[in-house]
Amino acid sequence: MGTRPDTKERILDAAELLFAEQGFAGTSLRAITTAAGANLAAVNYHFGSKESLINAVFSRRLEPINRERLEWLDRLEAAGETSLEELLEAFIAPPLRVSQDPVEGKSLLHVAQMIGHATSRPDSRIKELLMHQFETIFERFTAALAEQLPELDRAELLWRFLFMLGSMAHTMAISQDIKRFTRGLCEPRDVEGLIRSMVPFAAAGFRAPVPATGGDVK
Amino acid sequence: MGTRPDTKERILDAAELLFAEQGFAGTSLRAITTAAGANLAAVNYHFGSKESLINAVFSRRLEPINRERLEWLDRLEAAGETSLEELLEAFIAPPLRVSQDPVEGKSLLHVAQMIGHATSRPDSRIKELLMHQFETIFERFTAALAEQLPELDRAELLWRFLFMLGSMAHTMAISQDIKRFTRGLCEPRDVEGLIRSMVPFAAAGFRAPVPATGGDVK
DNA sequence: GTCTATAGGTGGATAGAC
DNA sequence: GTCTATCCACCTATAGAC
Repeated sequence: MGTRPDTKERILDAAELLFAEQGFAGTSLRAITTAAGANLAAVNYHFGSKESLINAVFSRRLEPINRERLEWLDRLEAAGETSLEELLEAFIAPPLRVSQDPVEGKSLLHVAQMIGHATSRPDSRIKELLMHQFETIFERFTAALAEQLPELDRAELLWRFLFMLGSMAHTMAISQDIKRFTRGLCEPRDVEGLIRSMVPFAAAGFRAPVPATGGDVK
Repeated sequence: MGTRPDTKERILDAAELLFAEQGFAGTSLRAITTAAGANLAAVNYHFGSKESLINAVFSRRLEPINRERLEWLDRLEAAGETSLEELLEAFIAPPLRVSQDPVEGKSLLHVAQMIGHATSRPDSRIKELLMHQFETIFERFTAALAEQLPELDRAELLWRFLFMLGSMAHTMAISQDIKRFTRGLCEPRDVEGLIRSMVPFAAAGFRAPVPATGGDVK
């Protein structure tokens, strides 16, 4: 029988769930420590402040995923020949595959919702931390994509990367509601099927003809 | 010289801005009424509660946009012949064009951020209200898209619609940070350019070959 | 490390005068 | 319709015993 996680980890677990459900401002340290079966003062003992706790919750989940993305990209680049689809899968699949894991699965959903909370705030220092977590990923993958799509304007490539990011982020953030919203037709728990849908969609988008930049009018 | 908006409208304006910036839980009625130059008790007098105020803030902005989308779709369907690109523009352009308006522009950004806040919460009644606002839009546009793409599996079409929704929602929600994040290469204030990027991206995604549904493996 | 107790502040909502 | 004043629940953070 598994030993009970220590207080610090139980606090991280409870905080992750509650931040995802109710946002950062909407979640009190009392609610966290109560859910964790810990004492109210334990948060400030282990993490120092509420904001540091938020940082710790993010890092615990995002670091392994981004590490896997980079390792995958390294392997593709080391192999020499690659394809747009493979690059996109290296970016898209790691977080989605985590979401399939029966233990870690819900955790990633929570992170997606937390990202939703954080990115919705214009000022937040939390968003700064998040953008920093993604900086290396962003550089490496946009460079690799540019190599696959040499004729594509740099700004247009970045736009399309942002569109793909949005598709991913939004799909993960609302995954709980997708089945109901589509009357059962879309099953977000079928992660491999979702990857097989998202990668071709994004690849086709990246390969779309560059729009004319002239005047309006058809 | 324009007369000063009345208290009720000033409260709506201030609430919209603050909810967008700080979320619902993070925004106090005190902050709202102070920013609006109104009395604290005015919120409960005019709206009854904080939640009713949130509903009013959403409806004021979303109703005209969704009305315009439906009118545009009506015109396309009345004209008979149409294209995938035209359908997507009827869906994508109205909210983005509003964001260009010097007066209403910021308002829509705020709504996008509020939608980010609301969709990040699994339980919230606010999300229910939002999904209800979009129900008719969703039915009408997915039906029209299905007619344009008769060979496309229904579930696959819905997935792609969700991906497009995510691209839009995310782009609008983070539009403030896009210029900095892309080192000036992407300019979200160039709305017509953004539409000329997003519509072909989404159209190509919708037209992508249907992925094989068989086993894994390459 | 974990607890109790509490300080010091802010939250939503309302009563009642004008 | 707008104000002041106030209730009371809840918040973060800390002090200090064990």
